[in-house]
Parts: sequence; structure tokens; C-alpha cells
Amino acid sequence: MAKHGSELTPPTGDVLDAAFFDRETTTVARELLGKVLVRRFDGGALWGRLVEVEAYLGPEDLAAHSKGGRRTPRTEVMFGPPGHAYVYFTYGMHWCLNFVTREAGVPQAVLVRALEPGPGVGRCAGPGLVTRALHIDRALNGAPLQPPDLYMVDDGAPRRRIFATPRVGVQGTGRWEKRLLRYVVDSPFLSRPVRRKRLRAL
DNA sequence: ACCGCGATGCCCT
DNA sequence: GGGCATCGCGGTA
Repeated sequence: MAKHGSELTPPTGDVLDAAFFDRETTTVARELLGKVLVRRFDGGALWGRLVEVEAYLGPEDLAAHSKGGRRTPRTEVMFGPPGHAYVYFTYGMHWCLNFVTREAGVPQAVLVRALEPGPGVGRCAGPGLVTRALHIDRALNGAPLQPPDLYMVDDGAPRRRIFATPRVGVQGTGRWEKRLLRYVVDSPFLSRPVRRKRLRAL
């Protein structure tokens, strides 16, 4: 009996590989919706289905940590190859999980903002909650998105209608704060409700 | 429903 | 030292 995590088996299917992440970041972000994030540790497994993500398009994107090509110890993994985890710490208490996209040298990423939690998984309606529920922290920064520790699975679930909104918590970045780079599917597990009227279908 | 605010620590053109 | 890709709470409505 494992100490932590569920005893149940996570969904199986194709594991998303580096080629999946080595594409337009907005495309990757949209296609990630409905796929399953799996976290294994201590012999247990935790997982959830992605329902909310955001694209960060540095260096142009003034809301991205990699804006202006900023290359620092924190942003370093975003300059690396696609299909790796970028995990950063914010507000003194929260970790945020991103997936690095595009080829090495192009510092872009997709932020995981909300999941529909699998069995035994706590609330995942927000980036800080996702990492807390799945036990994700600095130890996974730079990790490849491959079994066993952390990976994405396409279990063949049907695609759902995708909507786009401005990104959460992005201000003072001119046109970037208006761009529709947050992608969601209709779900009760979003980090914040989306007004039907403002939804823009893709 | 929206709004303000405190917690808390790392980052840094 | 100021800001931060957040969260949960408590107030007002």
C-alpha cells in the first residue's frame, strides 16, 4: 500500500512526446485541453484532465517571464528543448506548472491553470492548486514530460468545444493583456467562471 | 457577485 | 526594495 496517492491506475493512451510540444504554442495549448496530466511518486499516481491553460509567447509577450529574451536562472528551462516542465514559485507560496513549447532557443510555454481532478485528487481550480494537489514543486523544474514522474496522456477522450479569454492576472502589458491566450473548455473546475457572453468559440 | 487584503518568499534590465 | 502568470477570507450588495 503506497503512502500517498491513489491506488487506481491512471488513464492509459499515447504519451505526448517532444514533437507534440514543438509547435505553435497556441496550438499546443488548445490541443492540451482534454488530455490527462499524470503525476507518479512514491509508488502512487495522481492525475487530472486539463480544462484551462494559458499560452505565454516570449520574448515578444510582455506578460511572459521570458519577455525581451530575458534569460535568467529562473527562465533558463524555457530556452531549452520542448516537452519539459517549467516550474516557478510565486507569491511566496505557490508553484506554477508550465510545459515548454517550441524548439530550443525560443522561450515559450503553456501554463497549466486547472484540471478536472481524478480520484483522490484535491481541488485543481487554479495553477497553485494544481501543483499542490499533484505534489509538484521545484524538484520537477526542467524535468522531461515522460514517465514515470510527470507526463501527459491522450486517452482518446472526445474533444470538447474550446473557448478563449484574456489571461488571468495579466495587467500593464498593453495589447498583450487583451489577447485571448487563455483557453478553456466548459467545466465546473475552471479557476474562475467565464461569462457565457464573453466566451469566444474557436 | 465583486472587491480588498494579508500571507509569504523568490526574483531581479 | 518592489513586484509577482495566487489563494482564501471577510466585507459590502
